[in-house]
Amino acid sequence: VNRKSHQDGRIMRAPKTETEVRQEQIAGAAIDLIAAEGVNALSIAGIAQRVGIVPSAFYRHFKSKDDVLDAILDQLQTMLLANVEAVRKETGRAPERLKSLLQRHVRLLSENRAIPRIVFSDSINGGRPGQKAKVKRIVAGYLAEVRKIVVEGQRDGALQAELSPQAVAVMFLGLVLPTAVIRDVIGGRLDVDRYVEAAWPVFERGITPWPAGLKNR
Amino acid sequence: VNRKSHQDGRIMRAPKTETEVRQEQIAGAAIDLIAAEGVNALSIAGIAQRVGIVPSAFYRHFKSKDDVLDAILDQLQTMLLANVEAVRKETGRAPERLKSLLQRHVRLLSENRAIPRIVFSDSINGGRPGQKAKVKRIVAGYLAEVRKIVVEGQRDGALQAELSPQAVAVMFLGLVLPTAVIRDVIGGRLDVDRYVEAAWPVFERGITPWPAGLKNR
DNA sequence: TGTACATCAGTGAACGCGCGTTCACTGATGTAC
DNA sequence: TGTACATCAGTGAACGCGCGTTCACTGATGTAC
Repeated sequence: VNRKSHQDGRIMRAPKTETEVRQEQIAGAAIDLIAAEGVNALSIAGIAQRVGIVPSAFYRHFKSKDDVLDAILDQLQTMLLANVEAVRKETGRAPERLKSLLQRHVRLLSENRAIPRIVFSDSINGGRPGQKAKVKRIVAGYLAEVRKIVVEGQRDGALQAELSPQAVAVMFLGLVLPTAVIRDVIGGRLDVDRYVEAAWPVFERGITPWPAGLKNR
Repeated sequence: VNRKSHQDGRIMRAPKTETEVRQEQIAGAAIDLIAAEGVNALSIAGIAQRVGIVPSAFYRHFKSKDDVLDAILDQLQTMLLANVEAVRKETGRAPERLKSLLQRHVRLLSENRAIPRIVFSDSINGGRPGQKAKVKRIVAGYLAEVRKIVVEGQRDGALQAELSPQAVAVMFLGLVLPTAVIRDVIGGRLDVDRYVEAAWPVFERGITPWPAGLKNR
C-alpha cells in the first residue's frame, strides 16, 4: 500500500482515512516490520511507508512510537491468553491439554514471529520501564496458567505428583522457545510440527507417572 | 576505573596503557555492559567511561564498534566450546555427559548473562550480515556437538534409538534457554541449580530406553 | 440545491538529540646517539 | 649521563547521520443553514 503516483508522475496524496482504521493499519504494519526485522528495525518512517502515508501523519493516530508498542503488546497478550482459554474449554486431562497447548503455542509463535522478537527484544527492556513490566506480566501470566494445568493433573493422578509445578511449567516453555529462537539459526531445517511430534512424547514420558519399581531406576 | 581527579579537582589524564591491555579492558567492559543492559545499550561512551578513557580514545584500540562485538563473539564461542570439550573428556555414557553439559551450560549462561543477551539480540541480527552469520554458526556448532553425543548414546543403547537426534538436541537447548530468558521475567524466583535438578530427571526419563511393554503406553 | 464553515487527516520542512566516528593536537615513554 | 627524536595513547571539539517529534499549512469531507 505504498504511496502511488499518477501516470504523469505526480505524487498522490494518501486518501483521508478514519483514525480507527489507520490505527489498525499502523499496528499491523508495525507487527509486520517487527516480524521481518526485529524491534530494533521498527521506525516511524518504516511504518509510514508501509501504510502509505508520510511519517508525520503517523502522529495523527498515535501519540508516540511507544504507544504503538503498547497497543501491540495488548494484542500479543490477547492472542496468548486466547490459546489458554481454548485449551481450558477442551475436555481431557492434563497431558492432553498440555499437548494441545503446546501445538497451539508453537503454531502461534511460528505464524507470528513478532511475538518472540518482542519478548526477547532488548530494545523493549531498555525502553519504558512500564513496557518491560508489561512483557514480564504477560509471560508470568502464561507461566501461571501452565502451572495451574500441571497442578490439576497432579491432583487427579495424570501427572507425577513429586514434580515441581513451576519447574514443569518452565520446561514446557522450554519446549516452545527453541522453535522460535533456533529457527533462524538452523534455517528451514526445523519442521515445527515434526518437532512437536518428536518432542512431546519425550516430555510426556517424563511428567506422567511411571510404573512402580522404576522410581529409583 | 573511572576517571579520577586530584584532590584539587583537576582532571587526571588516563595513564598511557598498552593497546593489548586496553583491548582486553574494552572487551571486558563491553561484556559487562551487555550483561547489565543488553546489546542495545552498548555504546562507545559507556565503554570509555568504564575503562576510564575518553570516547575518542577507544579508536586507538579498535577500528570500530563492530570490531569489539566481533572480538566478544570469539570469546563466547571459546567459552561454549570449552564446555563441550570438557564434557567430552569426561568418561561416562551419553546421559551422564548430557547432564554434565547441562549443568555447565546453565551455569555458564547464568554467570555470563551477556551470552543470551547477544544470541537473542535483534541488534546483532540487524547489524553486519557477517555478525548474524557468526552467531548462527556458534549456535549451530553447539547443536551439532549435542547431536553427536546423542547419536553415540543411541549406538551403545544408553539412549532411545527411535528418537531424532536433532529433536533431542533442540530439546536440550530448550532445557537451557528458559533459565536465561525467564529469569528476568520471574525475577529471582528461579533457582537455576534447583531447576536443573528438577528438570533433568524428567528429560532423562524421556530419552533413555523404557521397559518393554510400555512402548505404546 | 447551494453556500459557508468546522473538523480533521495528510504534508513537507525543520528541530533536537544521541551516537559513532574523525581530526589536529598534547604529552608521556622509550630509543638512538 | 644528557639531549633529540620517534612513537603512540589520550584529549576535546566537531561532524554527520538517523530518527522521533513538532508545526504551520493544505485540502477533503461532512454538516448547518
